Amino acid sequence: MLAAQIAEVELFAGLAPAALDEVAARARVQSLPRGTLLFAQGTAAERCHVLLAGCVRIAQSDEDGRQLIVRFVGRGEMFGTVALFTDRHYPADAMTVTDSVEVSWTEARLLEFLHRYPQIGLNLVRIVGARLREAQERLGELATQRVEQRIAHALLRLANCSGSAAATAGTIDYPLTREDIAQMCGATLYTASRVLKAWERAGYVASNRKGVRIIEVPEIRRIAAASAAREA
Amino acid sequence: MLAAQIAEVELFAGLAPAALDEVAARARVQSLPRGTLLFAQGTAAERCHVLLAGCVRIAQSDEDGRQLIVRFVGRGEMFGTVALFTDRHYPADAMTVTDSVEVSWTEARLLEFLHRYPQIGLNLVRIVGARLREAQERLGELATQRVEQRIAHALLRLANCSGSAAATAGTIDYPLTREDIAQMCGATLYTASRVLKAWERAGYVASNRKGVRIIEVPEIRRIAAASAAREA
DNA sequence: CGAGCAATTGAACCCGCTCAAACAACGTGG
DNA sequence: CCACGTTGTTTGAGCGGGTTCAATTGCTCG
Repeated sequence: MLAAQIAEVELFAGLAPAALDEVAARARVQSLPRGTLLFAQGTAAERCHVLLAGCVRIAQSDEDGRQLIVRFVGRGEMFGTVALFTDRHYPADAMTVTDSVEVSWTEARLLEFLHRYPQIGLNLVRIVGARLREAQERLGELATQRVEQRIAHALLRLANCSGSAAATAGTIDYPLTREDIAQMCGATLYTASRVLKAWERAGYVASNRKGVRIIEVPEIRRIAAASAAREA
Repeated sequence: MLAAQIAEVELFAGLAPAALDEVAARARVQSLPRGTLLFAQGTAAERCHVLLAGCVRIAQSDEDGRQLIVRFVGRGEMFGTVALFTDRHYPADAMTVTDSVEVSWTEARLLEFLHRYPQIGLNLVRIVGARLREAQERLGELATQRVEQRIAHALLRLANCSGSAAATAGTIDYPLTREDIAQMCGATLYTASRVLKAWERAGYVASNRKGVRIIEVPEIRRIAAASAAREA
């Protein structure tokens, strides 16, 4: 049932069952094969999107064609919605990276919900605030750390074990190329390849065409946190 | 009158005069000399701040002590508020860079206002969304552009003429050191100095201890947009 | 099994960093 | 009002991390 799935979406956290039913009733659901472009950078933003299954890559490209991967959207996450509140144009492309299921609502509907259920507004601020925080964290990394550390951070974030949770292994279970990794941390695919290969040789990570596994999370954490000082 | 000044604050845009009066009545106002630390990175976030006059530098430092300037807060801008909705700890330091006047409200009061005047919630989403957008823009720059271009972008942003507005000159009228510039765009103060000096020699900008003036905005824009391709 | 995409590896180069030192602009107090 | 300390700026020389370009190898899937 759709409402049950929507209940797990952070954007709609704390809503009463009746409200969830209403939200669900107004949704448009789409199944999308891998490689589908959901929206393109620069086009008019018209809908609020939530991913129910699969994985979507959000990537921004500048005038020279160089790309930056803003983030990967996972199950239950909202995307493409901030544009509705700013300049009404998507700042990036969204493309499915595996077969996916998406739900969306028109802007008018979202505003109606926001008005009727103020909790959604708070959720929205919390979500966008958390993203702003993460973006600023990345800015700090990009400005001060070296490539190796940035890649380590990127992997930890993707595997959801960047928190202090003492996870001993993390998995990224969707295709992630060296180029993807490079475009997430401002490096070239060559450098990313060299770093990853070195880690594989050391037994810290394993990767194939289906995803990446972090075997030695503590080791990767150590690299991520490694101060500029060289180590023994 | 305080309410009149608060009426110009984006966070409270669209509020009725009575509401503005109430908001003003609950505010705490502080005059702060230059160099005052308003809050420190890592400490508990308790208030929503708005700057009425002056200038505040928001800077984040990592474990190695390297700093990233997140932004400069100007008149009428909100700051230190997102933390209330995320992990309740300031992610950066805030320090006045000129003599300033700040108003603030407790978190409880802000939530009360949010509940009573839903417009504030929408404003908040719009403001935070715009900042997220800017942060992502900077991420793209940091990841793909070279120092010269990043400095150009930083100056244009600070002088509020990064938009397509055909401004012919821009001014930053607060002390801005080469180190500040460097810390905004992930460079060293030495590189920033060399670039700025070169621009001064070319007559594109002028700077002293009181601020920076962009004399040839189009020229700086050209540098900012310069594709990787070398020019004649 | 072969076509095509992704990954690996090598060699050379260069942008921006690091370190070091001199220099200019202030504000302050004698 | 000048001497001085402080703070910010400029400039040089040398190095190195990461890029660029080019070529090869290795998966996968049709």
